[in-house]
Amino acid sequence: MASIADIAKKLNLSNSTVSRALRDSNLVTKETREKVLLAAQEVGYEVNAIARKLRSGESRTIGVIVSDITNLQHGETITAIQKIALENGYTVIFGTSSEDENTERKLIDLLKSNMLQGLIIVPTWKSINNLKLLKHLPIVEVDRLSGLESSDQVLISNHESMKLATNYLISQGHRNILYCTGDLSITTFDERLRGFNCAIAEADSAVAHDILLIKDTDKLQSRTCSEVINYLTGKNKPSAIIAANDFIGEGVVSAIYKCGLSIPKDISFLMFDDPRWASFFPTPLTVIRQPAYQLGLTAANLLISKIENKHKNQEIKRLSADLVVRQSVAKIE
Amino acid sequence: MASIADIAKKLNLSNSTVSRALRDSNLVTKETREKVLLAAQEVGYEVNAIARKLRSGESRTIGVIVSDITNLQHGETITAIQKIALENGYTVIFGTSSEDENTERKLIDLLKSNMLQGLIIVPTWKSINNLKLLKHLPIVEVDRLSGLESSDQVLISNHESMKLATNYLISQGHRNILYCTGDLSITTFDERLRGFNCAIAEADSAVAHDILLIKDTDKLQSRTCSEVINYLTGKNKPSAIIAANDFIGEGVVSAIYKCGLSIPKDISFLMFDDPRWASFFPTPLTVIRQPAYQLGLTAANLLISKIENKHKNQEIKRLSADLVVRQSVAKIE
DNA sequence: CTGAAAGCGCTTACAG
DNA sequence: CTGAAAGCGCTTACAG
Repeated sequence: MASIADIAKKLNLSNSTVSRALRDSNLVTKETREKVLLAAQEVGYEVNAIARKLRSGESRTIGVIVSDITNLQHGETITAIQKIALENGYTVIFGTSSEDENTERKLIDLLKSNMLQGLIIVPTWKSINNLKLLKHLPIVEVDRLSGLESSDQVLISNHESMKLATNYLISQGHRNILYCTGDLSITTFDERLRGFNCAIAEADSAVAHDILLIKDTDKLQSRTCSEVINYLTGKNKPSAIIAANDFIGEGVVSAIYKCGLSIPKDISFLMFDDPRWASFFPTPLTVIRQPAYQLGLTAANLLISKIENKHKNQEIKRLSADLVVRQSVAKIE
Repeated sequence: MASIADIAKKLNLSNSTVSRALRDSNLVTKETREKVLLAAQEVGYEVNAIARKLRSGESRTIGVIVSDITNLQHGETITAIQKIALENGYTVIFGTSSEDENTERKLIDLLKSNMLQGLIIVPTWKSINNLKLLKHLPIVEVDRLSGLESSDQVLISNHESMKLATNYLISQGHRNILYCTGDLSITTFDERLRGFNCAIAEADSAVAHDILLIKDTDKLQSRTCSEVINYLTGKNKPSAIIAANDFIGEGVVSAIYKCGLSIPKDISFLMFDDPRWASFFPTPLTVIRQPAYQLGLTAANLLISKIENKHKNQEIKRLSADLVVRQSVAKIE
């Protein structure tokens, strides 16, 4: 590998000058710069980022940890983060915690030894202790919150969106709604449930409702499925079901089909999240769609501007998620 | 940040000794090591991997580039790679090319400046020029091939699996099959089509068949959908359709429902890939399931053993993908 | 505008 | 078994 020293020798210049010319410093004459750039081409010079990091103390490295890489949304978020990082000359070291705090801890140790300058994380509900290890560094939490107070945050307007969705069901005449949620220690679930409850409380007419809470993250789909079957075959069958995210939605849909019911004739269904399958199902589903890519763009820009001291105060951004009306909700007269 | 020098000063030892003790070298007495380890704890020492990389010339960093992170399979593969890397003390710098050669190129430049020691890649069909930039380094190609001859390769037995699947359709009495594939410059599609053709050629009875080729990677689903509708509404409607991957499968399923047909009563369907939705569809789908996680484990172990000189020769591994029979294929008498 | 020198935090021959 | 010294490839005060 050619180094700065090679170029310097070849051109009879000092390392300092070559280094400056390479980085486009204006402490160097135009002629020198051009000579250096040409020579760099000739010897096939490529900067050694490792050396630069060590010397300058700025690694230009950010960490990105998501709670679950097989969540399609996170894929989009990551793609967006990578785009911004690449544009700004940052290296991203990425990892998935798979909802496991020990894996997360290992990833954070690795990041520290690589001198990360900031972290974007979709935390698990146990992340806070891990994050405290980085307390002096800029952290952006995305999608969910760990409880860390100092972090910047980029979130979906869960409360408002779920309220909107619930109001839509009520406006279509539904007066008996089952709401299926995951563990409320995950902040997205908590916020969404509050939105649901708020809509019910503010409704003009009484709305019967029930909350199905599935605590176990592990087998979310299959547990949801068997529980929902009970509701569907019970005496007080709801007219509509809401799923608080797409994993839960998979379980609900599964239950509906297992019971031989059809959407929306026998039961209406509405889901938070818009995975691709939602639109090619026999009945295209009415959903709340999150701007996952936008989430990533925002988080990355926020982190980089924090690292480069372009803003100092804590920022909390809420992006709105839209209700996409398709055909899974029946109008009840 | 505490450094080796801090520990050395505190203990009145040389940097060399501390460094050796920290790395568990047997060039150091047990007592010294224990003293050093204790002091390290006390001052909160954490190794600076950057400095270590620069000095030792071994970055213990591997690159991982996938063609599309929103492909669920790749998520599983990445999770597996991360596991092995973490266990072996390697840092992984991950990126998604999103099927774009320029993005891929930028990622590779970034990896080079970070002194990567090896690369695991799901290439695009244009990757070969980018990969040649790394020709002296160990490269493992996963899932697809770029045409690079020197790389290690971890692949699915596409030919055999698709042949198996096609034979299954034939054994169920299907004699008019539509095969839907993406661009054949992607090696997986090419191999799968050959497997299909091979099964047709070897069949005992004549099997009418047609190949629907969708070249555009961009709108694979919607293009597939509209083309398949033509087949479904035409005079020579097939009795079964095969989709060469899940993206294409989405388009096929979409077309079937848009035509108001039901699976498998009106048409049988079989798909390569087993995304979660395949099993909770109204009719659970018969699919070929790929061992994506296993693919990642194998690739990571292969790369690391190559980096550490535990093997020298080129290795090509084919993992078998299984036919999972569910309910989307009818038996025709 | 250019250069000589120091140093980022490690590891590693070389000597003893 | 331990230490003194050099050096990985850069960048950055300091001088001129």
